[in-house]
Amino acid sequence: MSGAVISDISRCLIEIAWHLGPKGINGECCENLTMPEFIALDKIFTTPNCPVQDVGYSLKFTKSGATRIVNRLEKKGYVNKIRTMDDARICCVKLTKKGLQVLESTNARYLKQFEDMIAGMPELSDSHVIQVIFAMAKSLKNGVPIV
Amino acid sequence: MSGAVISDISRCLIEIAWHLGPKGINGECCENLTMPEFIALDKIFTTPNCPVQDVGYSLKFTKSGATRIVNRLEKKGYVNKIRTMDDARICCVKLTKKGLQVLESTNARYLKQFEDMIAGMPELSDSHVIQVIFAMAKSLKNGVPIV
DNA sequence: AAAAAATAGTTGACAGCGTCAACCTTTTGG
DNA sequence: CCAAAAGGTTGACGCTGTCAACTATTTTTT
Repeated sequence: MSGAVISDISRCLIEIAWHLGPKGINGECCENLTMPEFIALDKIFTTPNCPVQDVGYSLKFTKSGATRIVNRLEKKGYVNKIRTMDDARICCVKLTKKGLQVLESTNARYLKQFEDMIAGMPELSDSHVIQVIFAMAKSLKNGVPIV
Repeated sequence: MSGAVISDISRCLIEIAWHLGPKGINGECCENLTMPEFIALDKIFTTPNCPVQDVGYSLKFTKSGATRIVNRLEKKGYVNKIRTMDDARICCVKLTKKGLQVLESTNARYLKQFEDMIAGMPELSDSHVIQVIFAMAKSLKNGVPIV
């Protein structure tokens, strides 16, 4: 760590984002899943009767991008689209069995990375690190606090 | 946080990567810089007489991809390519004044995000969080420890 | 009840980005 | 001196997400 212009904190944040993110393992989350696809899959898993747009919201994609990523997941066999009977405009996206499996193995992959990371920082207690990770995720998700 | 398949830790890691990363602010790091471009710029800044390939190494890109990203930065006016006199194969990439400026403002942007994040987690002490962030970055960078 | 506006989703055209493979140039090593 | 290695570039390509226009259903206005 050095350099007057970029602070160490910035560099660390980028390092973390880069390794945890798109270039973490080898450009893929797991199997043939990109990171946005994984996030989409998780969103679909946790949202009952998930409309296509909701996927877009959680990824900060346009609705067009949402359609595209859902279609891609459908082509891969991880997801099904079903029109609702209450409102024929809405497409409910549902996980397939295969989709659930891939979600499971991706989870395992992330846990592995977490364990490797923890193993590389023996000077700190695990619970300690976990506490900070939870707080960071929560704070980042909530965004800038409403003033 | 809920859901039996994806563990909370995995979800947190992804949350962190996603917000710190490509979709953090609005798809850009700062100005008109993508995240890889910013990493490249920092690499160029910290490496004296930086060859094009070195940029590729730090991004895990092919040498072709390295050429492309350096060219893009050159077109934006952040960087210059100069052939070495010792070895005419090598292109030294150097930051321009404009490149330095953009690096500075991007740094400010990351610090801001860090401060916002910290503000959203008042239950933990700042130094505490910083310690964990440094350790995480270091551990992730070093990769799986050599057994 | 009819017209207007809003909502959900899709699609064609497009641009950005990184890879692959082939290629040029310069250096190195036998 | 020639073959191999190394640094870099380029054309073709595929993947991704956006934009704008469009269809099809509600919902709201009047």
